[in-house]
Amino acid sequence: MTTIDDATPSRLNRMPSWLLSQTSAHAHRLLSQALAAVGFIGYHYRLLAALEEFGPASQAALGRRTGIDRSDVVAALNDLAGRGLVQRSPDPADRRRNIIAITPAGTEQLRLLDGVLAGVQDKLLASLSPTERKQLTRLLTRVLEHHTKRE
Amino acid sequence: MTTIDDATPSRLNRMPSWLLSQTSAHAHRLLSQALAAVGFIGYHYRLLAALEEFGPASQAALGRRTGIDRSDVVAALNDLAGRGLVQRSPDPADRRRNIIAITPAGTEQLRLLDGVLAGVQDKLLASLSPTERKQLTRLLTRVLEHHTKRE
DNA sequence: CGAATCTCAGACGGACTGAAATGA
DNA sequence: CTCATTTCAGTCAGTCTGAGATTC
Repeated sequence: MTTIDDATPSRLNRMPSWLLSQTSAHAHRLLSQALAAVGFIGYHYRLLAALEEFGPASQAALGRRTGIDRSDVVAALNDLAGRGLVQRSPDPADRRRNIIAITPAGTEQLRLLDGVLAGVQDKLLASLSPTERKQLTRLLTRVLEHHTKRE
Repeated sequence: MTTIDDATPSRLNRMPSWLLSQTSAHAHRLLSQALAAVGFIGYHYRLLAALEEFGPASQAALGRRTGIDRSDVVAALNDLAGRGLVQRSPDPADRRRNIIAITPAGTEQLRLLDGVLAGVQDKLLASLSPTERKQLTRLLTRVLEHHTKRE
């Protein structure tokens, strides 16, 4: 048998959970590659974004906001601090804590990464019109809200 | 600071790739739990589905169709064979191969799992109308086709 | 010979857990 | 004493790689 017919079972291709997992895997590939090309990983972007939007915060708070595990927050912030993109300083009001702040260089880098990420979205959704992209975003948001609300 | 405000950065919540990854993770959780409750894993369902749709096949072919790694196909088929849901027999025409076929008990079990999976989709998309569910499915399919086509 | 198949053992990176140290 | 934070080491499940035996 030399058949090279690797079609996916149609059951799967009609199943939203399967489509989501496939699409998400694809998005993840695009994103990792694009970030790796400029020397970053997803965690870096998420942390910088949280810092810019909410201002300085403790590592624990950052972990909660970005959904990154406490252990991984440590490692990613070590990287960012090493590059001068964030600054770690002890909280004078609670010496258990580090206060993490984004630096001007960090803000600048974040702008750059925003561009990279926008490029990824564009590549990912290349086959959809602007209206359809909005639609997809809206639907996904609705699905997500429904579930984050109840737990 | 007793702030317990764990909002996700709005940058992320507007990014399709992020929404996809969150939604997909949620779907995966629902699916794994639902299948585990009846003693199965995702691989089992995918393999049974491929067998029912395309008929008996070699393990390598099954791996290609379902996107399951060759090593994991071995393990999952061991499980299924142990439960009498598939049958392994050597291919008389090519003795490198096993031919895997779904058994009547396997077909029956697949029906049951179809029901479980349908329940998962329903729970996942509970917040969407039937029309919106179709829309989501269509959009995801479009995104996916665009990418599987070009590589 | 090269190419494909099945199988096992182990590797590999990502996510998470435990526990120690510090201090509120 | 209890609780939260930071950090490190180690675990864990899921996926993939390597290699051997076999057959085409």
